[in-house]
Amino acid sequence: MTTTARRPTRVAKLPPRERILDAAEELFQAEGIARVGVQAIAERARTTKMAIYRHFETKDELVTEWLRILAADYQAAFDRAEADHPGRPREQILALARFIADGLPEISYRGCPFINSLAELPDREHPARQVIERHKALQTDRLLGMCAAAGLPDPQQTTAEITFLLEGAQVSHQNGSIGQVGPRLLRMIEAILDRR
Amino acid sequence: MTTTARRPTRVAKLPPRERILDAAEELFQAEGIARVGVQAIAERARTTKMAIYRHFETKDELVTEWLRILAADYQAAFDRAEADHPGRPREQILALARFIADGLPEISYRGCPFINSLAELPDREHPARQVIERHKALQTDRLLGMCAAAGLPDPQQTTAEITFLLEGAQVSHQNGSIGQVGPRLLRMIEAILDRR
DNA sequence: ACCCGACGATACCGATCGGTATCAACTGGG
DNA sequence: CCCAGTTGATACCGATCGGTATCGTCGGGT
Repeated sequence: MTTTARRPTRVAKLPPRERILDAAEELFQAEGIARVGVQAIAERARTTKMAIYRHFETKDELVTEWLRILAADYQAAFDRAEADHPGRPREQILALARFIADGLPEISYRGCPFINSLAELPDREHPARQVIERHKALQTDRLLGMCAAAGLPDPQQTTAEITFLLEGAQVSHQNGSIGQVGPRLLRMIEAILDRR
Repeated sequence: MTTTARRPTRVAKLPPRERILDAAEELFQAEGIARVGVQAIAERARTTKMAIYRHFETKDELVTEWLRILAADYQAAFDRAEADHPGRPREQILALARFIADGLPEISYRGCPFINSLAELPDREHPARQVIERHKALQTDRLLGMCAAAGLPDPQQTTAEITFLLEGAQVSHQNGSIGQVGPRLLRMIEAILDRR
């Protein structure tokens, strides 16, 4: 809710909070949560540690906010899939698969940030972990709705199958055990949508 | 600290190196690599930090050795699947899927150690990471051989599909987005083996 | 009985971590 | 123009980390 201070000094400089979240996003994705110190985030955000603690109570809260934003981005992909193909759940599901497949080159060998973050958050009461689990549960619900609307047989089982494939594709792409992950994933999803 | 004396080992105490590896296995699986200190491993192994450094040059080497042993365990599951169902590749693949499905309750909300460790090892040159990638590549090769031997159509694509499902099942079980993961996974694998 | 290597215990090192205190410089709104 | 609030810079704290040094003890071969 901070105002849009749109008067940069020389170069377009975002407000500190945005720069911090951007820097955190890049570093957490590239190196993981635990390996990235608050000092390193401050330097990449061209600010100081103190500025970070003015906007976030703890590092854990910064992590949580990062994942909240990331989850919102993924939910936005769901929204877009529904908006782009209204009333055509098969196209919606395929658009989601394409969203994942297209994102593979970007995450490259570092994999899905949600999966990675879960590995670093063994505490089930950790707020960041709850953000991830809530997001995944919501994603399952929406996918289930699409499968049911598409008239696919056994929507629960089909939802599980699509979810496994999407998650597994990202993992296999990360560890390099499978080549051509994107095209292969799309072929599998299409095959699921074609059987009825 | 709940030390949970789960096994008093009334019989002769194992040699220090075994106790260290056992302790490391439990702690790394439960809390991840970075969050577990060498001191904590020593305490659970009922020894000292010095003893650990007498058997392992660094903590990274201990991590690597743990993953080497774990990878060997998984390869042993492949061996067992082949030995138990000689000349019947479909049964072999199904046995592997059962092996993964049966392991789900044990890993529970902490997920697959390979996937988790990969998240904590962003350095591609890290020896532990190379152990994982080599293991996954080998696993893909053996699965590909089974698919080809089973006469499944497009063995490469089928291998990718089975791999995605196995990995994705573990991830989804970890984040709790899908229920009844084990039975669902087995149904999917059976469906793949039945289509020809 | 001897001895040598392995083991246990403890204290310590430098580095780094998350988080805080303090104060100067700047900036925009009244 | 002026002041209040935000920001930047630096120094610091206690805790914990991976790793080392030291020394006393123990046990099993020969």
